[in-house]
Amino acid sequence: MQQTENDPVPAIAMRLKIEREARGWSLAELAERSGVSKAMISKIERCEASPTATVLGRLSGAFGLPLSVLLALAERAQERVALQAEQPVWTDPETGYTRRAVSPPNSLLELLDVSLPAGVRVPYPASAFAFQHQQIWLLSGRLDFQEGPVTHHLAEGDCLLLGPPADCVFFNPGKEPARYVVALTRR
Amino acid sequence: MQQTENDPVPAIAMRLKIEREARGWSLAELAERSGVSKAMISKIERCEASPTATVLGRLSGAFGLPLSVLLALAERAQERVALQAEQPVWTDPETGYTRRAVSPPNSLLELLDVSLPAGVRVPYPASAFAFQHQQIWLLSGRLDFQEGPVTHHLAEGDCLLLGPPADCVFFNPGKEPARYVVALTRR
DNA sequence: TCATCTTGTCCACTATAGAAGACGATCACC
DNA sequence: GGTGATCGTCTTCTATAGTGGACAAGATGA
Repeated sequence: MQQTENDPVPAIAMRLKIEREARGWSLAELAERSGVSKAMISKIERCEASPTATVLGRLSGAFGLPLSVLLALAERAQERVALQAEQPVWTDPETGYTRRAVSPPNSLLELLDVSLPAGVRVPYPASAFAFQHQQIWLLSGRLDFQEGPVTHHLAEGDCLLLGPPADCVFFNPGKEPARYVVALTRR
Repeated sequence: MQQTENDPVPAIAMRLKIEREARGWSLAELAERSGVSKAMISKIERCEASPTATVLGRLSGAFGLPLSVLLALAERAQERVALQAEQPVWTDPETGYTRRAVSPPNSLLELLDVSLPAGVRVPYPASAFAFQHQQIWLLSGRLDFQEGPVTHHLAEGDCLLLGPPADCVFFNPGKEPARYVVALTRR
């Protein structure tokens, strides 16, 4: 019989829901755009049906993605370990600010490992985190976090829950790099 | 409704057949390995059914391929233009022999554009073209083609139909590079 | 508080995916 | 010229994919 029990249905279900919600579409809207009934989309997202190639083609078309890409994303979403070597890192060449996406792709909860060099200021506009729940946890060094009118002075180990969206600024007042975790989830 | 009429069924059908035949498997053998009935595989290959994600998962598993890769290959097989820049070229660093795969991926009929430097001999074992129908068409230069016991002397424009499998040798007796087309199809 | 809109799920019903086996073809070997 | 092999397709039947519409649960607003 089959060698690798490789059922793609849960991965597809998860990916489908992520793609739809990332676009802010309801079941009805995706049904409209794809030509697939919303009842069926609901079933697929709940792993109660195994979509045919035809239906998958319509859905990926609605997302503007080639089917193979949708499937590849689905497979990656199945990976539950994100090795450090594979985690995408972004570095600002001017300030030396680095940000590493720790969480496996497409997690509901995302963890960012940030390093902020001494004396550097990083602005963070309110628009960047609307509809998100966020916390900032300082692992080492010092961090002044300006949230709208108020400023929080964080020391090692402190954890801050962000309030309603406001223009923010990260600032490292110390002499050592500040290392902190940003944890965020959509709501 | 859907924007891009993007039906993956024909592409999947074509790719499935190619993967199966490339492994020399019959419908029954693939059915055995994948756990999908041979009747169903037959239908899928003839575009008479749209396989579910579950069935696609079993089939790709039998081939030892991730589903997304199988689909990506299927999508590429749909491309009907192979731009010269995308055609894979292989060059033998010792002799300067070059071979370019002209045809779009997975065509039933494959065209190779070969350039053989002056004085170079390239052996071609019988085992390399069993079950293939082949023709050799000399575009420019000269080519001596040794087919088992007999040798054909080809001049510009000549076209040779290969007989039953035999050990062969390509040889360019001229002073200019020989450029020829190898056209082959499975039988 | 009562409409009204939107959300996702549930309920018939129909179309078809998928399995198991029969069937006619082709080929190899006595 | 039989006689089994094996090939792919066709046939029958069942499970389920897929549709359209009803439904209950929030959300919004007058």
